[in-house]
Amino acid sequence: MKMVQEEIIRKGPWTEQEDFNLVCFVGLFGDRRWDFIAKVSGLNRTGKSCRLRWVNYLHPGLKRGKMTPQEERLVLELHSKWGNRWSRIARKLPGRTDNEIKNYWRTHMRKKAQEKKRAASPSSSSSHCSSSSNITSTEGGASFYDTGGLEIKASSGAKKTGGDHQEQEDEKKRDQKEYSLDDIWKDINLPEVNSIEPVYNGYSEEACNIISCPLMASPAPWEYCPDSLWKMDEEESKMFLPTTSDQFLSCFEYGKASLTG
DNA sequence: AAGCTCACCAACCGCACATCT
DNA sequence: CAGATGTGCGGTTGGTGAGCT
Repeated sequence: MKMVQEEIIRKGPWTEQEDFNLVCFVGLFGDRRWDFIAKVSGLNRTGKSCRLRWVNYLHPGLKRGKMTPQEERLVLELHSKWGNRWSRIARKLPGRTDNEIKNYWRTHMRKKAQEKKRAASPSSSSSHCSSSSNITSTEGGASFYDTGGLEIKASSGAKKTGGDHQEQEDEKKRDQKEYSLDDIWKDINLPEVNSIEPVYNGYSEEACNIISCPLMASPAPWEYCPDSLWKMDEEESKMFLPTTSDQFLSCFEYGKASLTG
């Protein structure tokens, strides 16, 4: 590596200004070239950091707030099938990110596991423990949320499967397996979930109506353009431009200047 | 009121795969 | 085809606020 970057890479929480800049540049250049965006935007962040911020927080389609019972069931069901494939699970929950689901699982499952453990421990029925041993045996090496998807450990090398069609094949195979979390989930009294469907029913509109999201209480420019900053209609742009056009234009100019040198 | 614990969430890190040159 | 670079994913950590003692 010859290009030694002496610039200080910023870390930690993002500021509003950084968010704004990032949104601007993603609008300009799309959400693929993160390294490029990181450089051009002058954010002094890594591409990875920019991507993460966008994916987990700034993406217009994100749904915020508490998981609905429907989503909870779906997460649990999918996790029992796929294990810790958070990104894959997230794809079945529009508006939710893998990080969000991961965090949710981490906290809620720990809670449930603890409750379960507490309920089971006084009687200390050793045979009973076997089915849910995974979730309670963190001391055994596995982290508590390493509960589902036994194949995850078997195929730890295959962290990423190939294309989507390959994934679907894998899914079929995986569906025929049994996983320990099934047992755990039975313990937790999962209501019947017959089919795995994205949680569109009753939520799709909510998911799209990002303005209604609690966290979106203070309108930001990107809220008005779910797909891209460039796809806002006239009315939306009127809402957007009066307050932020200067900043946005400056971003644009900055990006252009960076491109042309 | 102060200290402590816990839950939640944002963000970073390392690894592996994909794409480019 | 191999190495470099970019991207995505899963695991982990640290900060913060709410609730409890």
